[in-house]
Amino acid sequence: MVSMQHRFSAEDRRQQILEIATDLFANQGYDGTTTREIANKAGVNEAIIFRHFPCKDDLYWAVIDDQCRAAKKNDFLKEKLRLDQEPHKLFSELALGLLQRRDKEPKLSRLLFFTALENHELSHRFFRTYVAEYYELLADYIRQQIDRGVFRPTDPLLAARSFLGMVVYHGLVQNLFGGSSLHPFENQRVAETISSIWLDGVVPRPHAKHKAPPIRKRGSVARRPRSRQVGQEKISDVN
Amino acid sequence: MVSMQHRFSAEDRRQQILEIATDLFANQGYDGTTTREIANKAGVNEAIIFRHFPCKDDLYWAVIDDQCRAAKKNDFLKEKLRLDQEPHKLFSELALGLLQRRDKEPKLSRLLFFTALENHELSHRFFRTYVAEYYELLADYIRQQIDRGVFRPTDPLLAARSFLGMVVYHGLVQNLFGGSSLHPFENQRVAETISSIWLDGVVPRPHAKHKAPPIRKRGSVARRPRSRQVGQEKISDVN
DNA sequence: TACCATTGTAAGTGCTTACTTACGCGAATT
DNA sequence: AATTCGCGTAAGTAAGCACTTACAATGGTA
Repeated sequence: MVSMQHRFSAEDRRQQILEIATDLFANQGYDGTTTREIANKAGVNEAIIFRHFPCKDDLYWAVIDDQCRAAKKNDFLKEKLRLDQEPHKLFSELALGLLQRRDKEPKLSRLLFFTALENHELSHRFFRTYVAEYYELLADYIRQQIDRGVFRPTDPLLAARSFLGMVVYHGLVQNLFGGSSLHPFENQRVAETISSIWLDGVVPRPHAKHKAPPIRKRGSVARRPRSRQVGQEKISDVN
Repeated sequence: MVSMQHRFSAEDRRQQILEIATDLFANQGYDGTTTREIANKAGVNEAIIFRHFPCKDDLYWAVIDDQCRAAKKNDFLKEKLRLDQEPHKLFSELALGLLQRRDKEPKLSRLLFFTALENHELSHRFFRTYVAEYYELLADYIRQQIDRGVFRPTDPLLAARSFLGMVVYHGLVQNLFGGSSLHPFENQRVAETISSIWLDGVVPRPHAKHKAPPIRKRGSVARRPRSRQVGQEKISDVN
């Protein structure tokens, strides 16, 4: 042999392979990534991979499992969904948290989509065990708020899905379709705009939020900015 | 030769290959689909594929091009986005149209996602040339409504994206993650719920939409159903 | 120092991939 | 009836794939 500068311990090597594989799978999908590619990027022989993982499939699921575990660690939803919290603040923070996570860990969402597309049956299981909880909790919160009269009667599941849809879709467009390079948004602003639309809609209300100014007929020139006004800007490209 | 029951004309064969390839690419992605698989399903020799399409890449882009062309045919957005139309009706129909299209042609959305995930640079182009128009039009409509005072001041682009996000995400969950089998929704109901949330939010208003009942303080037991009430139902599974 | 479990490599294995070459056959034109 | 044009096939090719085997280098321990 020529030279072997550093020998990794088994678990260090395993971890390194896992991280490199995560990166590649997230960027190219399962079918688009070869074991040789992983080995090369790790700077080892291909055989090493199969020493640590019985086959490519097992490596893939190890990656997914690892990502899920990591994502579940910073699960901020449970403690935030409190009925005594002001809704606008709550949902802004919720949206912001989701957007920030997506920015920090774009791998997870890409992996999720790849899995969903490439592997039918397992994606359903994945979705059920991983995303299910979010819906349950959010829909439950909404149902309670409807019962209290704070939210108006509507389907809690569809309402929850709507909110998540706005947030997730935005992140999707920004990260997946390259919208972020064309039209960078501040997460904070996006979070606030989205949650204010979800809570109050786009049609103006005849009274302000907490103080009650004179009522006007809907459709009149109600130009007064509500809670937070964000400028209307030209769209140069779409994103 | 054994038997040659039917010979296709060149264009018929090309079309057949294109359709079969569309199906397979949509279900398994580019990397997950082999040319032999396509040939087998078409009942011809693999060489035939390369007679009609120079290489696999070209076949793939022919598929995408074909789908885009087909989707653009039933482009119902332009004539619908009229300022004189009642917003709730307009957006309900818009959402319904999108949901129905997704049900009828689940291939397109799967193809879109696969392309976006597997092929970075081309997905951006695809998104820009295909989805761009929608945003432009919708955001422009929203901007006009804001100027007229019918919508409240907010970022038109984010508002447009929010609306599309709710609709697209719902379809995504239903079709991609298997939500539809667990929790089937009527498109009509979904479309109306979504557009009513987008227009009016989830927080109740102190007055009804067109008639003006007595004003109540927000947060009181305003249980009267708004425009359309949809029942609140238990979530058995998540979707 | 001698041992030996462990981490590494080189060089394969058989199989599948996208794509090609050489040729057969059917039907419309002449 | 002969020719010709073009749709079709059989049987490849070289490269790439996941995965294996045989063996060498390493470093802690006796």
